[in-house]
Amino acid sequence: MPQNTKNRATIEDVANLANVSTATVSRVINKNGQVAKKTSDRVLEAIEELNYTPHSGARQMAGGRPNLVGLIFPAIGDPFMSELLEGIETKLVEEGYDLLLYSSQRLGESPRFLPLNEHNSDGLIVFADSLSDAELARFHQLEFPLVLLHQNAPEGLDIPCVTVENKKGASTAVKHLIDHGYKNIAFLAGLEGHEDAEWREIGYREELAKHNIPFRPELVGYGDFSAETAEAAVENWLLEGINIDAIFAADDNSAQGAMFALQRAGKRIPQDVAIVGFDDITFSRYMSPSLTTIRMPIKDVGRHSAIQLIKLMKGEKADSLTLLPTDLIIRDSCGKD
Amino acid sequence: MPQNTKNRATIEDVANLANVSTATVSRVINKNGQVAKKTSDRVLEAIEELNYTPHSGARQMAGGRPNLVGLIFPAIGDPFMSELLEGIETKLVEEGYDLLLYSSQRLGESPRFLPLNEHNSDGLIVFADSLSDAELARFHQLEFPLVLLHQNAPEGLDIPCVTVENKKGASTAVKHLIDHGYKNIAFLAGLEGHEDAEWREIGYREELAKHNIPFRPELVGYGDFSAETAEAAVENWLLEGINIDAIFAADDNSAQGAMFALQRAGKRIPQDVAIVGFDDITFSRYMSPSLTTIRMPIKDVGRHSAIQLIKLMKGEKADSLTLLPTDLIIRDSCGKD
DNA sequence: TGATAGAATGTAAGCGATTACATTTTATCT
DNA sequence: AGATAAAATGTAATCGCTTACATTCTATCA
Repeated sequence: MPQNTKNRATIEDVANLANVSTATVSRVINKNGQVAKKTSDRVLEAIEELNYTPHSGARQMAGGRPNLVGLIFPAIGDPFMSELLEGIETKLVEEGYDLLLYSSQRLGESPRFLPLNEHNSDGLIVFADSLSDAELARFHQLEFPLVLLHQNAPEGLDIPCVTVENKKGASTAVKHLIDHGYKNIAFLAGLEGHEDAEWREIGYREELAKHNIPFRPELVGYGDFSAETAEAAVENWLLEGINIDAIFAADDNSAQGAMFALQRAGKRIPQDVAIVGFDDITFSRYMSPSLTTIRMPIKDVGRHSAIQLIKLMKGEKADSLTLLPTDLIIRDSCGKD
Repeated sequence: MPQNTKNRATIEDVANLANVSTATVSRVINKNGQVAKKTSDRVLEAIEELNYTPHSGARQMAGGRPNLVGLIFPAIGDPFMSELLEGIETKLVEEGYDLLLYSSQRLGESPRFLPLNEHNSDGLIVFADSLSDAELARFHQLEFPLVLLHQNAPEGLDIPCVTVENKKGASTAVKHLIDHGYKNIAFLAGLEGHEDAEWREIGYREELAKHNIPFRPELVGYGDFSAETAEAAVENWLLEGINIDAIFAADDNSAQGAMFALQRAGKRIPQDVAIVGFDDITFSRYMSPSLTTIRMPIKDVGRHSAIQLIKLMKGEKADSLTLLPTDLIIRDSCGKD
């Protein structure tokens, strides 16, 4: 039997049971307007009794804003998703918003309507590449509050973006290696076309250039931010006998994969090959040797995206780019300081 | 300015522009009823032109089911959240449902109304401990489709539950250690009160008993499923000079922390202390030594929870308990086979 | 060509809340 | 006690959509 069509108490049922009008019930629910304590108690009791919960759809229609923001993210098992969430949610809750998440595993596949949109949320935070440009354009045209995470706005759309100093972080990492005397520095690039990865590559190349070290394309390995693909890339270098004395990985997962492949091939880290990663995931500290890496202030990224979105939702202007600083965390994998 | 109150096209705007009635527009949107191709095209055009998206709240009110299921989970950065999601979503999408997520970081703190409820979703999947018993009872009383993940239903509530064979997995792990001749087997219990952890502890104790090895409370260390707390627990054992030749960790994070502490103290793994974990997170393979552990079919857990929920949503009866099998993955940390 | 079935479209009643405005009750002051 | 302001409550319009039912086309057939 269709469960949902019956038995659900409405505001009217509550009103009847409590012997008041629906308006009064609405007032006690929303704590606006004046209601006598006695009446209010009676209403609350009726709500309890009937197991009543307001119908959000109806509320929205009746004019109230949903007080809800949506976060749309790809299904990539980002190890920092939960920190990001924490940053976003903390700020949002402070301001009285709820947060709903939609993971767009198979974007584009089913061109249905998004379950999170301008009607049921006050704003959207969109993680890198989880929405098509067309969709972004639609929202933008609607002047619907939107913030992009780890992704710059497509050409011509003025949508605020929050991310970390990818380029600078990469430069720092590479500089650190160069300062230690390494010259043959390979780069594990992560996912091709991913914005974070691209900026990190730019940082890598610029820093090389700054020190007059020629860029060698064969020293760049692509993958997908996973240990497996990095492992394969490193094995390939080893196989081809390419001379490498250091690796800068665009993410810690890849760094881990690289370590694994190197150690299996009998290379010592950092004596034979030094490694620096990017992200500082929880595990970096526990790798052996522990991984020198670039830490990103993920929680801050979350918080700032919420801050920008809130501005937008209040009708204020938001900063079109928020760049959060990264930190070099020196551990053992890069050779002692 | 309040962005959301204006400029949003309604079905009526579309109808006007396309020169048809709202009923017709509704028909083309929902692909039910008959509409002439020519008309339909005109409507689609108007939708495009106006950037129109239906108001989900209004749709629900007007009777259509939302075709949406909600997943409620705690903020714990479960390393397998993304796999779980994949399992759930894949199945759900097959059946034409959308999935919306709500992370209940600070449950109980703000006793507001859940943003996911019987009005805007057809069913809910609830991850361990993310809803209060009272809330569960409310849904249950409403006969609202509900499936619990990694958590048994509270006393008296008949809510289907999907989880893995925690006890059996733990037994297997411990048996493996015992079979290798280890006698002083410590247990890193993870979070006290967590159901998974509890079942794993029961498995540990039963297996000990089965081999006539007395259970020693001082060999159980509690933590919170994190490497840090496990590290501390192990350090404590070391400090107290407790004799341990193997550790069974209720999760891989803890196993990692344990390894770290042991190695820092100069112990060799597995020669001095063997370790077996639980979960088989991505990193287990990359630890050094690589971690022997119990693998859980996370994706299947997700898929089965979706399957059970779908039954419920169709008004069929669901299995009150689905127990998915675990696997022993033998690597290096437990001593060679 | 007129009748008729089926396709295409339209009309209008609800769905469950909120809220401006109207009304009644209560409290306060002279 | 009577007037009056403030508090408490009620009335009813409204939000955007779906859908049962009514109506109008269109094509086909005798």
